[in-house]
Amino acid sequence: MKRKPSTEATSAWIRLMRVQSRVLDCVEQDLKKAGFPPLAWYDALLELSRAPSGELRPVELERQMLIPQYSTSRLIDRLVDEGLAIRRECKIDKRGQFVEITEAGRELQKRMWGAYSAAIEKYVGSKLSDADAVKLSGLLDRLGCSCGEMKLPPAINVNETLPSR
Amino acid sequence: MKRKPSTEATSAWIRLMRVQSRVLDCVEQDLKKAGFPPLAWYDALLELSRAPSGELRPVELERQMLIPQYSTSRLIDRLVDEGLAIRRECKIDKRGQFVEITEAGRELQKRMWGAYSAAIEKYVGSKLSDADAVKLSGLLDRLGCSCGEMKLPPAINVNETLPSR
DNA sequence: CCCCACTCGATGCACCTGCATCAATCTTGA
DNA sequence: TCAAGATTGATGCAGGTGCATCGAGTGGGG
Repeated sequence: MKRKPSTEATSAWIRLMRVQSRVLDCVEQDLKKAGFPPLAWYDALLELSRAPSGELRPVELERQMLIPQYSTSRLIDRLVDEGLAIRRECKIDKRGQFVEITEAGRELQKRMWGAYSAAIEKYVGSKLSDADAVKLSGLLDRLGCSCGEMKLPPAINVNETLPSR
Repeated sequence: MKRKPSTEATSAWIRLMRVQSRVLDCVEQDLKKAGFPPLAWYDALLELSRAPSGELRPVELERQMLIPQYSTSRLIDRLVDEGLAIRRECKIDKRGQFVEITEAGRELQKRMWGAYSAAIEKYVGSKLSDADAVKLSGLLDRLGCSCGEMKLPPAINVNETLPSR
């Protein structure tokens, strides 16, 4: 029950922590320097923009983004404050609501993708061949699945979390 | 200057973000459930315990842990509050100080390693063969180096960031 | 010797997060 | 049909983080 990890596993763990925090930091920094809001805003805007009619229930958004409920709630607050989304009442379930992306929201999402994709290329793409990127993805997937419980229909949604071009 | 990332790179990026936050979450959760403080405390206690005489300048700690200065300062506050470390004045440089780990600190670090290593095994070790762990480390290293600037003498320190057994 | 630039560490502020809990509404099942 | 329980979303509070800035101390050039 308490087998110790191999030094190989431990070393992989350390690198996973250090490298992602480093790379994430770099990307967020680039976005910020370009005058854009945090990545979480982008993710939310993207999910909204891809929803059939540009609107989602907060609960959906929460599940897509894998962030806690209160976090979603406040993220939506901020988007609404900035005019990037609006809340709509949900007629079929009066507890709930819909969040709809605005034109400004769609536009910001697109502009952010320019800076965001450049950063991904700079900090990831340019360091790895496509083949190696695939290997890395594969290894990471083995860690990710069933950490807690899987909420997403396995791999497909994850693949589309960012526009592919 | 603005080449777009390949879909392979993008997909690796997404997995890197999602998987590490998931795995980190699981590990932190396990530690918390076992009644332990956050991982950052462990890291700091470990660095201190490994220092020649159990003490370090805050600046050193900061560089080892790759966290900002104010963050180090407040982390030390908390350790001191809990009696896990004490501040000592630094006679040669009166701006500075030394932080020394206490017996309680050393003991906590050891007890945490029990839970921590178990979590690493559970969420990483058991999902990957040693060979794959090595591959993963290798791929991650390619991303990590020279994201900003390298501050550590390349690989060796990183390897020893955790006790090896 | 002294001044200026730098390093070290602390801290006020704004904001963000996690946790617990709330009210409102929906659903279930007896 | 109605009460018990589940679900949706908001929020008060405590604590953590980033940013800017500060005061103390050092050290090197003139």
